Amino acid sequence: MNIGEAAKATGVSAKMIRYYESIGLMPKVVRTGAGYRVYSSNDLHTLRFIRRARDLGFAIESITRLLRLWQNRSRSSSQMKSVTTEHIGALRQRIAEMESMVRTLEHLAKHCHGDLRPECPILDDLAKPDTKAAPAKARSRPGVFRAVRA
Amino acid sequence: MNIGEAAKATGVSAKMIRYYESIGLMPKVVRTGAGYRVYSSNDLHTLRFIRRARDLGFAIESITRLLRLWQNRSRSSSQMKSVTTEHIGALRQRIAEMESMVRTLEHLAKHCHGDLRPECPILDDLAKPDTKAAPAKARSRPGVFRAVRA
DNA sequence: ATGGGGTTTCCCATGATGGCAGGGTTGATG
DNA sequence: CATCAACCCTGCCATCATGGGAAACCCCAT
Repeated sequence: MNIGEAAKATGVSAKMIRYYESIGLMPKVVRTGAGYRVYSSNDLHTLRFIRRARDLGFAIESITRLLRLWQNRSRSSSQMKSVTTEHIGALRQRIAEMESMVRTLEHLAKHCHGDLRPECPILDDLAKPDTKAAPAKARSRPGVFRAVRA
Repeated sequence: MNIGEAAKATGVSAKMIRYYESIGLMPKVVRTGAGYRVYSSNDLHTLRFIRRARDLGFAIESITRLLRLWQNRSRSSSQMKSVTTEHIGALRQRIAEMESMVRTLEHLAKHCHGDLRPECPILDDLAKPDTKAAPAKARSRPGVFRAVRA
């Protein structure tokens, strides 16, 4: 099975398959004499695993852990659960931040006439001369926010 | 006012101030003979505007539009409102996606014992042999998800 | 044997941000 | 006046996951 077929079969682009291999997320697969990658059904299984984890918003780093647990017969389900609940927590936090933005924006938009006049409370708010910076928030792991492969 | 003072006064890091200038979001400010940037209270006002817009999750591209409207006396509030509602829509969509992830993850985690045994429904789900790819979603503008400056 | 459609590697770009290095400036103190 | 710390400048690199493209190579069918 070529990389293109593997891509079609798993929903992971060839580009990403190579990338996952390059960063050690996927094991190096067998090559033909000419250097073409060859995928076994086992490899396809791993790729689908990765895709599903990405779809659930797991960062690559977490997927590395998930894969290790998957292949580790002496794992404990508590390890799986902790990776998962940690991720849920990160998602929830991010959702809360975004909901707070939405609330503010809606409040502002509600009071904006949306007509031909230039006055606009949204602008007034952004242009307020004295507001303090938002409280510093933890730098969020990007993986959490981009589970969506176009 | 030096860039460092401007940074303290506005909550935008010096690095970002230079960056905003380099991409044309901020106008080029006056320089001293030695090349130091000098910030007027007008410039500070603009920087605070930018920071607040970032805190609300607007992408740089949208902030460019917001700034133009701010400085355009013949703007209409409907233009402001449309930039805003568009942004609200993007946030809402992303929130919905993440909530869907959370729902799935919680469902899986709920059925995971979290003990010393290796069986885990989370793993079972990720390792399912036949699931289809998630429906293709619109590539999301990164700006929407990272309003949080550390 | 030729061509079209695979594949390989390598480099570049994204967006917003931080970090570092190497060099110039400024102001205060000895 | 010399020195030193604390600024500032530019430029480059890194992040994270992903796509795009080029140049070269390979495989198969006509």
